[in-house]
Amino acid sequence: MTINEIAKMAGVSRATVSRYLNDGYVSKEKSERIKQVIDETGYTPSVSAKLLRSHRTNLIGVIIPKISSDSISRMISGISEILSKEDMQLMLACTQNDENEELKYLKTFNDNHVDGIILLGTIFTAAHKKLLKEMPTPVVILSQKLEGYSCIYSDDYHAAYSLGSHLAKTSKKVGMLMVSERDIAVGVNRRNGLLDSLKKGGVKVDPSCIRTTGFTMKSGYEQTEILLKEHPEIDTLICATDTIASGAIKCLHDKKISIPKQIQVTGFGDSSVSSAISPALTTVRFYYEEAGREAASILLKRIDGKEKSVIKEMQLAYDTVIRESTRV
Amino acid sequence: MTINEIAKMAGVSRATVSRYLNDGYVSKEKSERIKQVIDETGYTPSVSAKLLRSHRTNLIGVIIPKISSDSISRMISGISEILSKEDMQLMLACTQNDENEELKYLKTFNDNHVDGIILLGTIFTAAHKKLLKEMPTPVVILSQKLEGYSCIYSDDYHAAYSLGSHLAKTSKKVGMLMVSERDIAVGVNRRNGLLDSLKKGGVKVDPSCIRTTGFTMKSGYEQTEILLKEHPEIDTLICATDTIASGAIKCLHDKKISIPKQIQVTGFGDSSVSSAISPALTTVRFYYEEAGREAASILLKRIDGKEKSVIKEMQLAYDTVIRESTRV
DNA sequence: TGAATATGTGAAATCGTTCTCACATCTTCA
DNA sequence: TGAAGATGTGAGAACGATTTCACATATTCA
Repeated sequence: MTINEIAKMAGVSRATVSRYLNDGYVSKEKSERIKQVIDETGYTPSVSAKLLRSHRTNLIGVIIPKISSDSISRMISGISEILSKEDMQLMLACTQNDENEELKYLKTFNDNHVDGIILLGTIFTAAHKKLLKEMPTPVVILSQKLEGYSCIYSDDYHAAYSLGSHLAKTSKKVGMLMVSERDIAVGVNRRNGLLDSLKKGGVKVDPSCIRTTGFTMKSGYEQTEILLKEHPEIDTLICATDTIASGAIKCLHDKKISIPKQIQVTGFGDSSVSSAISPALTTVRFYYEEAGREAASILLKRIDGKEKSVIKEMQLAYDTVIRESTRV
Repeated sequence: MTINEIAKMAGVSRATVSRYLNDGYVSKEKSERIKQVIDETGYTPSVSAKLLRSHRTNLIGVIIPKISSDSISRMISGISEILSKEDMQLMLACTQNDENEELKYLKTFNDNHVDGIILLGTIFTAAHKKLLKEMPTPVVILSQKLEGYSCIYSDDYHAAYSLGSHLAKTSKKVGMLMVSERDIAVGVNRRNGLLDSLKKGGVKVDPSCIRTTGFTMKSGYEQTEILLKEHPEIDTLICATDTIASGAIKCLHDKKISIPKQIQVTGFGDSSVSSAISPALTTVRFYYEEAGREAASILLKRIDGKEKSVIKEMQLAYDTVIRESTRV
């Protein structure tokens, strides 16, 4: 079924059918004839043909590093809350933390003319910046800061600073399970916030007590083992994410080390696991849904062309959530 | 930049450029001229124009009920393992457990000519069946059984049966936190497998000890509270998923009920949370990655047209994983 | 009444590819 | 040598919509 056949059956030109489908600038009489034919035939316009001319899809591409992350899923729920109101659909692409996949999907989304892209990026390489610059599709960056782009990110430095200040009061020897410094938000900002606040609070952190882990429970478990072997006197273990912390806690359980009495443990993110484990994890809550909503709103504005050149940057609030895994 | 301009610049017809880009049936001399022009201009063919003619996208649509589920993320990792080998890309659509969203995305994927769809469905309504029948795009159903379609699903009945047989030995009074029976795999098959095996093992389950929960921790927590209020003598709590079980365990912790001494608890799925919590959860492991790989392989075969009409059904294996949350 | 404006319509161009077909040239082999 | 096959090429017709333009016809207003 094509628009031509519909036109023929309704006894009008295909332009009229097109108008009927779009702006509705059609007389009542023909309008009804067309409606009837469409109802009878179950015709739906070809998306690809439409795309070739008009380049509007009502689709938003969202690129995420991994599925199955609490923080990501919350950002996405914020995004879709806004977008579904505007009758736009979400296409997710998961890169499994692979930078090349990220580039590929960026390109795919652009080629397929999604109306906009939200990039939940992690690491930005030169290739990223080049591609982003070349792409006509509007992009909003979520959870990282990138110069020259609209981006929404949490204030990792101050969140970490605040947590560190709290912990400084009750810590003598601090161990840290951080992530790669290529990840600016999580790897650098959280680390710096912690180190600065601990220093201010009079706690010195031995560089060999800071270990780099992956974003997994397993990695948290393993690095905790190594850390404790080298520094058994540690009484505070600060983890870069809740997932890492839950691995650490599991390890401490297995070693019969009491939490928080012997070692207190903290995470970041207030993911669902943080309240599911025992002891419940002291952590930092970021306003992920809000971040998602903001990102989507900004993107929509740029798509509408209202704020094409305006680059908006936004830092989101945080709360420190004190639970059972810390002293005091 | 269009193929016409490239053709003009290279002094050939656009058909030749098209051949250069596709089958390569071009003389060496012209081939080089074209290559040079393309390199200079950075030309990339328009995906939408290509689509209008050829209807091949190298895209596979995957519809999931929610992001941030361990089982789903493992299936997806299985899927993408197979697809990335074939240079196909994955588009995810998340329905947030909304049937209408599921229909919408099914339609969107079909309209945008993805090469195939993997539907991680939950509930099939008449509207689903109608739409699926109308769509030309090949679909494989994952994790549920649907008559007339290729589907891969885990053997929930026997998995539950096996778990139930194990628990029957050490249980007197069983409570169950199940999910809606509209979800055949999780809501019906698991429940039946459990009830049949318990009966066989001589354990009668009072219908009022079976409660219906949502798929969340919160729901697990709340229903556990209600269940214990009504039936404090329960000594075994079987949950339909690990997530529900982790909510239940949290509740038991709060009530200072010892696990597994007073009440033993089990889940389904062997998600990462099941080993993160304490006590570590006895659960059933399904081969989710394998399921994903199978689904992708079958889909690819159907896309290649090799097995267009062949409907394949497949049940996947399971293991019972005994951990600390059960007696024995 | 006649000009200006609003309203509706269809023919034809356009979007940027792929694909079919006809045709040319070059090998190969009996 | 001449027919059959391989190899390479371009013209032009799809693919199925939107959009521009020109042209009716109906309405409004001085």
